[in-house]
Amino acid sequence: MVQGRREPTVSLSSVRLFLGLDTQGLQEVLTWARRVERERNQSFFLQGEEAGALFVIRAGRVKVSQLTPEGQQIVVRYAGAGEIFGCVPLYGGREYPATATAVIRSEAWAWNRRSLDHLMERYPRIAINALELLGEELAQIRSRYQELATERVERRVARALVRLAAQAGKQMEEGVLLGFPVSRQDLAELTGTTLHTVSRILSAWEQRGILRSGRQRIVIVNPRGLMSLEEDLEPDQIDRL
Amino acid sequence: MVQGRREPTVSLSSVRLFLGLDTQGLQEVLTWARRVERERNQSFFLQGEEAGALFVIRAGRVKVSQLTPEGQQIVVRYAGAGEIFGCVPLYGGREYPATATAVIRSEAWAWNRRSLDHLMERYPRIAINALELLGEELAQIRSRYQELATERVERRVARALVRLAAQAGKQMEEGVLLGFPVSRQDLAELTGTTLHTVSRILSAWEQRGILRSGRQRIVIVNPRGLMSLEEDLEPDQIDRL
DNA sequence: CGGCTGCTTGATCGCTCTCAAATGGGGTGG
DNA sequence: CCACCCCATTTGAGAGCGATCAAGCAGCCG
Repeated sequence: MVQGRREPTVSLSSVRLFLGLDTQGLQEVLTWARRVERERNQSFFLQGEEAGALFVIRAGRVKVSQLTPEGQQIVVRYAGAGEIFGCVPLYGGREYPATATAVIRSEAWAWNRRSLDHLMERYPRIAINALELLGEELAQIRSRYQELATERVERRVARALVRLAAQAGKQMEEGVLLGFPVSRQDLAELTGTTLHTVSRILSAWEQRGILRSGRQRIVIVNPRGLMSLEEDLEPDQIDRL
Repeated sequence: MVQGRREPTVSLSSVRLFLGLDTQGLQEVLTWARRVERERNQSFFLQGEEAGALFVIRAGRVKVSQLTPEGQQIVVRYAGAGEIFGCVPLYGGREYPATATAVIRSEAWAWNRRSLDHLMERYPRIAINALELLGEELAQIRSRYQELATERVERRVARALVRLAAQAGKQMEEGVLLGFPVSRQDLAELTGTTLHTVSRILSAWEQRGILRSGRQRIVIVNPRGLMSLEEDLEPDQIDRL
């Protein structure tokens, strides 16, 4: 079992979207919020649904994925506690362009469009914060776009693992364990390749002692080894950094 | 020569970032603006420079591109009159993550970070509009990311041409002419491939009567033919739409 | 008119996808 | 508690898309 205990929960005051609000403001924000819970593999919303609400994760992990007209899936991102998803209502979109699924049992706050407009008008700081968050999202996806356009599969998978470890890695004695289930298929959809290729790559890394993996479970034994794959440097060069 | 006459110029009131401001507001916005002009192939700013200002295009066409550490280039987007670029100051970024180059002679307004903060505080509507613009940008790049991850080169090039034509196509007798110079290399950097592959694809299309092309010049003779390549439909199926 | 820059085209290589089949871990139901 | 089945994973073989390498060509500007 991946987690026996309950995932840590964040409080509204530590959510970046509401940074800078005073206690009273946070109180009002909370008043307008709806609480939502989803078990593992349940969805918060589906691609194509009317974009009714913005979500902030209170606890857990949410996968945002898109389905192409041809039926291929890609993973847009994994969001964790304190992060937002379903941000369509922030700007004028009508439908969700993606599906949001709980990867482990997750809780979130949700604000519908009306509440959101009201809150942003009353606390412009929220709009500013949202701008910042969208900006970072944009930078992130552009950087991944660039990698997809210019780099080989192996390096993209290495980067994906390093990012996932940074986001949700748990230090164990054997190494850094990814804190939520990630299948080969997930990694493939995250990096624009096939599960077969990912499987081969992970097998090779396992043989080289870089990581150990099982069913939807990955432990990075040698992070430096992974990073050297990102950079085309030998491990000893990394050490000198 | 591609254009003998001057490119059309937009007024501040038709810029989406300032939608909803009254005359006085627009006047004030204009007061804080700096005017910038660039000849063809000159840059507005370079990747890595301190992100001093936000730009809005008054006339012309601007290419936003990124250079990888390995020296490969990708084109993030082409922006036209009324659109914004260099939007880093809107959120908290320190450096420009990309380079902005005038593809044809271009004019822009620029606002430095201080002016921008001042204006957004005084006219929160600007922040809301910015949110909307960033949201659309995000949707656009995600869709391109998805295409890059799941589609073949030929289709990606077809999509790129259709988009460019929609953005800046000029109806001529022979077909739709792209209104600014686009090289094979540019198309390659826009679609994540090489200029060789683009060249082969365009040659094939020219033979099939879909387009005609020359040095940095493309005329789409049969738009339906192109669109059928996007959809994996035969041209007659497109006709029935 | 010359040179530079962008374009074309051939040949080859190899990364990655595709197709196929077998394996095994783990959860579930009896 | 055990057996079964599902689904994630592994691994092999082969094909092919598209990159890479290598010349040669042709507009266009100065």
